[in-house]
Amino acid sequence: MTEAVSRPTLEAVAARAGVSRATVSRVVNGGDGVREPLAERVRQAVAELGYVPNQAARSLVTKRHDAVAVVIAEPETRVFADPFFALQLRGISKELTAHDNQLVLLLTEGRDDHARVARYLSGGHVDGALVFSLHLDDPLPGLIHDAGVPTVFGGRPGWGDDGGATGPARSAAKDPGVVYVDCDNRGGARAAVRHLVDLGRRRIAHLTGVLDQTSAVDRLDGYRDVMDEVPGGNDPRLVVESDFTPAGGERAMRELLDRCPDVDAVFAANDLTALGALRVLRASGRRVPEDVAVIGFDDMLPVAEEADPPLTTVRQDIEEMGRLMARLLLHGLSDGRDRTDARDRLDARDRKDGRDGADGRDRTGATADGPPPAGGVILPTTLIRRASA
Amino acid sequence: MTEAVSRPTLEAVAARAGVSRATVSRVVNGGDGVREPLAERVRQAVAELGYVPNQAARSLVTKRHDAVAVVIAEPETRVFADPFFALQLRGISKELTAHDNQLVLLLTEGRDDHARVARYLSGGHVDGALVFSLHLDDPLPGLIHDAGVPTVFGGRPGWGDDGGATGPARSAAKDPGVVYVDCDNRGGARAAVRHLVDLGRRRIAHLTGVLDQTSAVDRLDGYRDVMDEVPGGNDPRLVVESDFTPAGGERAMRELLDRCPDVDAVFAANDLTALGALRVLRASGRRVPEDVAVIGFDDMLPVAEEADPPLTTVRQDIEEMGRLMARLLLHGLSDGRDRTDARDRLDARDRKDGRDGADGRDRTGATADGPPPAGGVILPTTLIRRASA
DNA sequence: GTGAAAGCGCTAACAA
DNA sequence: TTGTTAGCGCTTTCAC
Repeated sequence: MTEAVSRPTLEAVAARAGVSRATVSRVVNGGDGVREPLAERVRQAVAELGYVPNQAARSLVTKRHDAVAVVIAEPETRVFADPFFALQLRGISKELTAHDNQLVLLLTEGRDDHARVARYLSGGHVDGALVFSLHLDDPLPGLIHDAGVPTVFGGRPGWGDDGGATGPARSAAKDPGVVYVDCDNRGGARAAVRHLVDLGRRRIAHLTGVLDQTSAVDRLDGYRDVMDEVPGGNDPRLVVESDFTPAGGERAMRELLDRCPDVDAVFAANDLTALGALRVLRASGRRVPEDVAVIGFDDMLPVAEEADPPLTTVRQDIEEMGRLMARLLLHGLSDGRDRTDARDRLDARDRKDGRDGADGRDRTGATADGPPPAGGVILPTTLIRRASA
Repeated sequence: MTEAVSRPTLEAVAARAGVSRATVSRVVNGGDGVREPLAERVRQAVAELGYVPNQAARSLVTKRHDAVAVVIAEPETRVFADPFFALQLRGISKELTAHDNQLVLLLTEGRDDHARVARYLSGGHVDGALVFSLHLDDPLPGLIHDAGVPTVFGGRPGWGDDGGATGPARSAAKDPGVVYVDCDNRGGARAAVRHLVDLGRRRIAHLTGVLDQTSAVDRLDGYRDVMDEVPGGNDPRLVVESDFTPAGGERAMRELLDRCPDVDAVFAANDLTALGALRVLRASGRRVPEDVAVIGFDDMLPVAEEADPPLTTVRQDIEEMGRLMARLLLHGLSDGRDRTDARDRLDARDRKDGRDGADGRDRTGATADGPPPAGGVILPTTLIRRASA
């Protein structure tokens, strides 16, 4: 039972290099203001001793942690039924790693965890937070926003979007202090529906997602944007509420066929819903895409590719969303200000990747008036054409 | 631009409660040995000031971090094409949270990251590591094992299993210092194949996974266990190597039909592979399960449920695997020893969940002789019967 | 440019 | 039982 070898300290390195602790510290942290021969000796000593700075000691004085929390609120199992968060995490991780930041993962299991998360975030353990919340009435984003931690949201938060009977009386669209990254749900939906129109379809239905999620609302809005211009397009019977699941898609599709047997195209809120619709259509003897064209959303692999027929769908660059979230947060942090959010630096973000397309200013039109808020960054979507439409 | 309000320190709480810092510290850390009236006053002060301990300062002296790293080596995209890690993470997170530990997520992108991860782990930033490695020749597990951090592996590490021309000359089966959690791949495979036998099938084929992963090897071994007892069962043509993907499943299935047109059952290494097989079978005019029965592995939703026909498959409790990994690590940690692994406490682990079934001692039989190593915990699998077999 | 010294906020002996 | 005291390993003025 030998004692675990304690790792070398600054002191040890200093002794070895024959300099003071301060000098070693300088070299370790960039080496400005240390003459070359000395610096080299220090680097030698560091290498020989295998010195690694003690992060705790460093944080204690700098008050920085080089760590970012990723909060994933998980009100439902669906969250983990698709690779969405995994991809997002990957993007975040890459960006964080590139900036020598650690990723602290906070998964919540219902409301009991909210207090825990809020406490952790305001406890000053991390420099910032990346938060995913799915539901309009989720109190977590509000709690976090109030915790005074620099935060970037994944997906447009929906606080009080529609008058918000349940949520805080605050709207993302009206609170410029909120920074978020989302994909162009509305634009993607528009592209999908336009494609169906171009295909000559006229009785185009929409199976919605869970409408307490902004992504579902935005996709519905995009559908309406196009349908409003199609003669007879705003037939309310063509919109059936569903829930992002295959079973829900089946249910909705059955109801749709009941209401509108003449439907000739379906835009489903996501690929899973489309899958259910596909099955009901087949069972009803309809051919896809000949009789009814179908388009999904997400390009969730392998679902979309392996569907029968393979699904035409709207792809979003999920990994890039994650990467961008991290980038925005880090930029806000290195800004050195004491603002509680990262939006100050929004305009200085890397534009070289050309991600902020013409649709970058899209918002749910319902309540938005005046110039759009500057807090959101919207990534473009792409229509992936396969066999179903 | 007001300064960010600095959070209250122990000192402040002590002053407010009219006691010494030490007393506050005691109360905050469990409160043993502090008389009730005093303790109450301290708790008051803590609440009023909203005091949260500074983790950095605490770690600096205790050398503990209450943080665990989760390392996910990601040699291929497949990793994120299924909810496997997400579920695992959920289990880990729950257990860690229950013990007030933080989860630091380390995602690796190929070998360049190995050094980074190893450095981080030996840098003493976390108390332990939970590591997922998929490939037999992955050097990462070895590096981490050598880093001197208490570690539990997710999935049986395969170091040098088969003589290991590439990997370190070390075998998990021979190194009792290695702790891992896996599902009963071999037993699950046996159950699947036995089920097919019970169904009266005799020409039972196996489409393997990527054979440099222990899970694939173990499933193949399980298949062989049963087939060795079936007359004519060890026809090598019945085993086709595949790669855990739908496309690979298609390829393998086509080759299988070429080799053995009389096949009447297929055990696929996972659900995705089964999906591909299903498609080829259908295209070839065979009915499932009437002509050819099909069984998958993983019970990956929605793939298995939404397959046509819905897939009979072997389910593993992925979340429980994660939970158990964390539990083992934490137990090893609280052991207070300075051993570099967690296996010392293996025998003291919670047995109340009754997870260590009769198959808990299963190993790849190839090189294993003598008593099985004590380092692994194997969770049971369940055969989920649906329509395909 | 380099070193000496003063803490960051906390825990853990040790005294009282 | 409670308080006093000495650091944990590092960064950062401030002299030199």
